[in-house]
Amino acid sequence: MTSKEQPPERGTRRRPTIRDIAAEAGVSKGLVSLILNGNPGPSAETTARVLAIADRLGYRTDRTASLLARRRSRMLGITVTPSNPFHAELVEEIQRIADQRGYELGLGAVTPSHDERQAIETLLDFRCEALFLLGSVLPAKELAELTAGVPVVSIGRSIDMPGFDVVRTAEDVGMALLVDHLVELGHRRITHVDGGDGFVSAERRHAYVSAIRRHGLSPAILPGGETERDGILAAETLDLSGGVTAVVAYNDRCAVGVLDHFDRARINVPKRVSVTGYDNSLLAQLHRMNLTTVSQAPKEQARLAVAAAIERLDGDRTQDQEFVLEPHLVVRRSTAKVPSP
Amino acid sequence: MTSKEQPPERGTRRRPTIRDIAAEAGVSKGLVSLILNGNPGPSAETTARVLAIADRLGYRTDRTASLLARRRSRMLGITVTPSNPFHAELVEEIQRIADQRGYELGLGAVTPSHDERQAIETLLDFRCEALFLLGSVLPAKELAELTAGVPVVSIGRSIDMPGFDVVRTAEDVGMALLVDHLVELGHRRITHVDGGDGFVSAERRHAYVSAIRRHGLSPAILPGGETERDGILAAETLDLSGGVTAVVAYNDRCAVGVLDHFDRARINVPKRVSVTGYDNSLLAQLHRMNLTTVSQAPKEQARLAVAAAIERLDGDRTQDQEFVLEPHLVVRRSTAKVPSP
DNA sequence: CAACCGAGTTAAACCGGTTTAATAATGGGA
DNA sequence: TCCCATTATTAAACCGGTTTAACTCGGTTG
Repeated sequence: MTSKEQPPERGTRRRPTIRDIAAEAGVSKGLVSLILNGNPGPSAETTARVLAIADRLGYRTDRTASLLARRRSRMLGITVTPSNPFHAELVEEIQRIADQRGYELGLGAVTPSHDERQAIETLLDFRCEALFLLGSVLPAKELAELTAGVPVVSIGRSIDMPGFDVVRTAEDVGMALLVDHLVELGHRRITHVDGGDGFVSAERRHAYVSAIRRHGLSPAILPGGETERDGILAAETLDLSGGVTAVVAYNDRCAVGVLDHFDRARINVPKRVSVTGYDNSLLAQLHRMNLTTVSQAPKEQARLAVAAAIERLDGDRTQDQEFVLEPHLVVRRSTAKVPSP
Repeated sequence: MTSKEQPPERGTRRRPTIRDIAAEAGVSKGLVSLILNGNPGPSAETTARVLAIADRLGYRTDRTASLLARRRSRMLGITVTPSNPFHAELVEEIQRIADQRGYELGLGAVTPSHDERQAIETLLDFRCEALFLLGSVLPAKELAELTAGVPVVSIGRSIDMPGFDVVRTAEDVGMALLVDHLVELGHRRITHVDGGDGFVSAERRHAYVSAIRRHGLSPAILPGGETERDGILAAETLDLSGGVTAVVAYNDRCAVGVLDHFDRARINVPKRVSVTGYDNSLLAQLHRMNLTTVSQAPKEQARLAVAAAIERLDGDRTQDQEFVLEPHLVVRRSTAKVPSP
């Protein structure tokens, strides 16, 4: 008796379809569809009856079928590195704006074991109508064929391919701001811990070299990466006895790694050596880090990126766009005047 | 001429379907489907020919249609707070294991403007076959009706509902470890900055009270939250002149916020006051934070969670499971002997 | 009184695959 | 030579919706 009254096994119960509703209401499934989508036509009476039945049956429209029938999914996709706080900021903002604009957002995780390509494939499988790529590292050609037919907005990295929009900040300006700031403080031996072999990393590395040269100084580059761990490893190979007084790290996470090593090695920052980051992420803002860094206006980037995607989808733009925002320097306590020898 | 040779407009070109391949190869679409899915039957010759054509046309199977036709999606969904480093760790691990097991993973973002309910709905719309909820805050009843028919694994929070599995650590043990540690160091006035009104927060708050009482001390609780900002705000309202010598924060992020305030207020940690976190996230491990905290064995939780989901999907388990792991204390430098008065 | 009308509804095609029963082609054994 | 097994392939139903042309019917209108 008891067992008979229990609801059917979870996960076993067939979910009600539009056909069930139609049968129950004694109308055609086409009409039910019209009603559920709020189309004009059906009478008020029928509408009320059908909606009541739908509600009673706990009907949820099957998005899969719906997607197949319409051509739209109203779904946007974004690749994210979960551990990256700057990505987190961008995602929060993009999510907010996508909500406003009536789009859904799905995230594809890029992790050490799950690369960008896999993340993009998952998102495409979701039938995302447009993709946002955060700090994409795949070759442009590969991206082009992977995402064929889908508008892409690359955030942070410039991609010159038809169908790709770009939202980024001027890396050369950002790096110049940092280098100029350090030079003004008297630093002459400034080392760059780069971000590995990504495109953004290459841009910043190049911008660093230009800025350093402009001051008549000589560049010095240490291979690094995007994570705290990379920063630690790079800093361990750094020999301060050579006269280096400042480190410009690829991003905040990397800079935090550099700080971490210096802390353990009892090397005072900023008295003995100055350190800078990039992104002005939450990490940099913490008083314990207090990192001089560059702000990339994530909200503005998010807004432009979503707008660009939607213009392609709902508007009729086919021309590629590239937005280049001006980054700005945020001076904190991780940089100081060069120590007197 | 030039324009004529250009590939069709991106985003405009119709993607090739199984029917196109069938036409090209002069076979039926059913056969193409069999071949693409590696079913036995088709001859080696036809197989090779069809695959070659598929490749040349750049065919990608339309997951939407595929999902509709089969009943399976092999897609798992997880709700995540992007800015939470502990979530990031879990996601990386779950992604890795899901990959191994042949499942895809889609993430739904929970942000200040996009709540858990919305994230779950998006994931369900994706036709996820099972859901992982990280630190879910929705009422159990709401969850039950929202996810009707889909197995759910709640990570971190206990949920006693049919169809829900749970993977968590023993919050009471974790909090007791922290409180015991502090008491051993001589602390008598230990304040808890809680995590707001989530379920996990309630568990920890309760565990804190029990542990404190067990030592014959009196509990003191400050409303907090899950983020650094919450920690800062809570710490600002804390009056140390009342004799408080230790703060047990809800999690690492909150603890970092507390540290941040103390730093700004020039209150030495741990000399004047000890601070503890929870999660043993990357943040806590940084030398600058050096946070005494509790490790929650994220890898083990990830493994169990994925296993639980897949057992429901591919196996035949219908019995609910609850795994409770033992957390362990990680002592670092944010805690020290109580200062002599 | 026939033609027309519009509101409400339906039937049927379609989206792009998967799956299975039925069919065609091939070869072997009696 | 005929029949039966195999093997390769096809046709058709189906998944759960959306969309549109066509239909019904009571009520004008000329």
